[in-house]
Amino acid sequence: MARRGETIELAVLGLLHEGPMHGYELRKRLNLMLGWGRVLSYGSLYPALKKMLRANLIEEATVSPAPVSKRQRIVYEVTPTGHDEFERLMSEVGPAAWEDDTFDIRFAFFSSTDMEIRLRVLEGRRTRLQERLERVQQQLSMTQAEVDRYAAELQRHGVESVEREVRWLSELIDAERGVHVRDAEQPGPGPQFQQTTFQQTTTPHTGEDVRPPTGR
Amino acid sequence: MARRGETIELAVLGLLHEGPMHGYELRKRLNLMLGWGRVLSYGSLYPALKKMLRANLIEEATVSPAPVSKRQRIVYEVTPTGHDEFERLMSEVGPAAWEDDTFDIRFAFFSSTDMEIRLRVLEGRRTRLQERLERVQQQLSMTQAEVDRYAAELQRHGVESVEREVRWLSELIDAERGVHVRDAEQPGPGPQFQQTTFQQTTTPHTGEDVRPPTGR
DNA sequence: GGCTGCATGTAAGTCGTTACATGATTTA
DNA sequence: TAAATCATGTAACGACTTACATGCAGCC
Repeated sequence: MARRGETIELAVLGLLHEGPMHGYELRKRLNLMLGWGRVLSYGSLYPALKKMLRANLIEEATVSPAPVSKRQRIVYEVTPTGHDEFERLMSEVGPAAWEDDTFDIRFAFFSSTDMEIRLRVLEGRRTRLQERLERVQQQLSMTQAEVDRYAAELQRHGVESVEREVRWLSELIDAERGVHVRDAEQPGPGPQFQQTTFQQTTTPHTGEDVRPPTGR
Repeated sequence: MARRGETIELAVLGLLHEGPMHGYELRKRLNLMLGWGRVLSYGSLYPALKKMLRANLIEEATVSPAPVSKRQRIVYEVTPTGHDEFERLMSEVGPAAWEDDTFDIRFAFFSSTDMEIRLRVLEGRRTRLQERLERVQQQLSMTQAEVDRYAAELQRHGVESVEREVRWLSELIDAERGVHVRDAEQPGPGPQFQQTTFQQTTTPHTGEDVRPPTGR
């Protein structure tokens, strides 16, 4: 299970959990979230929406507040079936490549799941990264001969980045567990991940989020 | 120019600059270099090799040392045309997505090019990343309403990663320029990038390099 | 003698992008 | 009223993966 096409599906279902939306809007939001330059094309989004409609994962929203919606637009919302599928995709353990590709998306929609799933996703990713680090370091210790300067620097930088990512994941995992404990014991304003060093220049902001590069 | 298919081409040409190789070996090396989990399939490698052969970018090596090579293998080497193509691809300014995807490959083969190209690649990437950072920060300052906790953390982490990448690139650029100066003025052992903090457990190693995740 | 790994290749199918096509609506 | 942008969609094409097919060589 968990083929490639399901990435869009996961993203769409995740976004629709925030409220009904039409295709054009989904694309905009998705490009901001998963973006950093990459663009989801209409050519893949609209067919995906139709497919999800047929599969009864989403349905046309029964829009009460706007009787005369000016533009031609089709607003979708998640069905109960769609919600189940969302939870399945969020917790799905699939090919490593797929899990890599979807980590950011899953993470962005963590609020729509429960802690069990969150921990599974976080720990899964950490394990995978650690395994790769070990494999790389084994390779390093096995090989000899002179190293190309640039190749070595690239690889050094790569290892460092992954190690940093592992530490980040560990902090998140601790925070998750921390929530668990504190929720019962403390009345405080919930867990902070770490000091939010970079909470930006001006105003707080809405869901116009943007996604990081992660492990490229 | 600079379509997707050319990524393999670039990688193959780069590797063959280190010496003649056959397909199976290329695949192994490539998977280690570009890998961190991703695998280049035979289904794309072998056809690519044939295509490159037809385009006269590579040719079957005139193997002198092994008269009775035991196994069936086709060893390739770069032609002069191939070398030109390699230089073209190394310095090509294409779609941002393509440049992102190939940055690591280009970097890994920096030794086979000259400083002009190296600087162009490094500065090009730095510029692109900086532009994206600015765009993201503009978005942040434009939007209001409450942020989802996880989406915000993801985005914070993303920005931090990209900023780190930019700093890394800046160091590399300085080092490149440093080479330039020092080459003439100092007899020293060439430029160090930074302290090679992580130069590994045991032995130095050969080209069995591995590629970092970069910007995902 | 059989299993594992080396070595090359092809065919089918999937997935997604690019480009095209269409039309309404707001803004300058 | 012209341009930009909202909004949805389809058709053609390209690229890569998966699975299949084949055979030799070295090791136990």
